[in-house]
Amino acid sequence: MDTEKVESKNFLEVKIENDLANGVNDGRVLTRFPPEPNGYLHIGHAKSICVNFGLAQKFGGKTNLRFDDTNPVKEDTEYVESIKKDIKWLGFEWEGEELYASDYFDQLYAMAVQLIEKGLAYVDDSTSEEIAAHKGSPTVPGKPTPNRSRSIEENLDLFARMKAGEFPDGAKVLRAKIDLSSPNMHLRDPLMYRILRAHHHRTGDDWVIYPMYDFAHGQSDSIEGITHSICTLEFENHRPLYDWFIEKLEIFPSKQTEFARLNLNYTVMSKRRLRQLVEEGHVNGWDDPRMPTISAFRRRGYSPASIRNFAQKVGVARRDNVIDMALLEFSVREDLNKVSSRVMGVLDPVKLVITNFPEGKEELLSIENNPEDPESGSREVPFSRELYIERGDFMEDPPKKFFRLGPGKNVRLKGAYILHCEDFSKDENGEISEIRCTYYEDSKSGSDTSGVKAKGTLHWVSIPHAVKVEVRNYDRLFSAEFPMADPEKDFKEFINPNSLEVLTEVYVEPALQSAKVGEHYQFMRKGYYCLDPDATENHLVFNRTVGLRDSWAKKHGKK
RNA sequence: UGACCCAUAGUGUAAUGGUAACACUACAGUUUUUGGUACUGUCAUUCAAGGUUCGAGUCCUUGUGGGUCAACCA
Repeated sequence: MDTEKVESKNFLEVKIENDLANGVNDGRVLTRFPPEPNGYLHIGHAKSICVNFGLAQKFGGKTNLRFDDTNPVKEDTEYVESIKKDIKWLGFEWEGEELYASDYFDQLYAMAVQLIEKGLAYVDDSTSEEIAAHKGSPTVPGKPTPNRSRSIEENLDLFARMKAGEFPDGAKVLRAKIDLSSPNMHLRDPLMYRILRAHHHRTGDDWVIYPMYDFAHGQSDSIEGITHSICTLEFENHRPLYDWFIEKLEIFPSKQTEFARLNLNYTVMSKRRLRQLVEEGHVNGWDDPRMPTISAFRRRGYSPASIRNFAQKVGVARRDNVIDMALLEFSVREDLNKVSSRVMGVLDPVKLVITNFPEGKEELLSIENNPEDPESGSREVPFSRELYIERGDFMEDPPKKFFRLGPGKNVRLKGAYILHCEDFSKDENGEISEIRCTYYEDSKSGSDTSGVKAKGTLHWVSIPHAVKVEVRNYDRLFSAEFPMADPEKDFKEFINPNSLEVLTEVYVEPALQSAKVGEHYQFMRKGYYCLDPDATENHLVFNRTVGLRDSWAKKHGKK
């Protein structure tokens, strides 16, 4: 064939390819993923991880993991550990040991001194209000504070004394001397260091001054020899400053390139708001399966591959975007469909008796584990006279195209026999309490000689063999597509009150007794489920990862 | 009223200046011992107006709309 499929490249790949072609950095590619350890990673970070590690993989490079820990008041080792775990779980390996911006505090300090010596930085005693006032606004140029003209000697002395702890928190800052009338606010003498007495998760109380993001990030990149420093669009206006420090310091020229961050509908993505949901108890922790964090997706049963595929499908560009949750759900179904064992579990049970099946008789039926994977083999499922089926699979007075059970109707039990519904009884509340059927003995799955037709197939569980478990069905956390859209309202007003449905009366086939955390199952006709870490041997708990597509329910407006 | 960035189906991402493609969603069908999966079909002339060109989604100009920036956060 003369038409080969050309894999389309995103702008970052094109850029790196050009760099490689032009011999930039001698063909070396080193990216980095630089989280601040102040919270758990979310699906947006997952995209960034896939982009950074993926780019390096594609071009024979490496990726550093560097914690951007320059603000001790927010950071903690708890987050460091969770972040490392999440990256590994996603299937990526960083180069060598993890790195920390705090490892460079000495070098950063020396760089600041260099800039002071060059007359490019000064100590300012102004309060933060005064500094803000002197900065002007985007349309009004700033004015110098009185300290801007201090001598190099005085600045050197003052900065050393800042470091030595001679001044109280907030009393002085070190600022770069750039351009107070720049149209780019970030160039109006940005802060480089502030005085902060807080315990740092790694350097303890060694320092009382800490570098700001802008003075730490680019130089950290440079120190590590990062070739492509890829970040999100909101840092775009920082780039001239990133370049300015590198140029004035005459250090390795890492280059920053920005891409659009991921947004998802029906959720919120900022760490601040996620933290609020956790701290105010709207969810049960950072890994509550309704959260958009990586740890939550893991607990909910998403596979690493499904998230990597999702990141791939989402693409990389420079325009703001909101990805449809449906794409994430598609990605996980697509992957789980291939790898999940099919099992039977009845979520809303109703008793069914096969009146012509001998009492006390038990039959073991062989049922394939996964029709999508012939290698997966089969398992034996016990069958008997009394079964549970799904309450919703029976209707007293079914509509025309209801392919399930109703008085006088035939239906196939998955992997078993065809039943004929004889009658049923109700309890005092008018609820169906028992369905009575007969079975066609010669209709056994795989050796059906009955000639009987059945339109539908139901899942079932043998009552004497059933294992009673708890099931947690999750729905989207927010009922509004854009919880942040209305500036008049708090996003928490849009929390979906029905985002968690706990079912305690669920019966599953005995094979599930040996289910393990991290395994994926498809509860046939229902959805993908996985064992929750809360489970104990005597009390199994299953999380719904995602439901199956259900064109019947969709068409009939049911839930 | 400043600087920078962005604008292609409902959503997202493509398209050396040469017939607008792919995926998701939605809808309609085929297959099916999961109303699942798989498969088929349907759905945009690229924000607007000018300009350059034989030819513009792509280049230029001007608008319009949106985003980011005035934290001792990252």
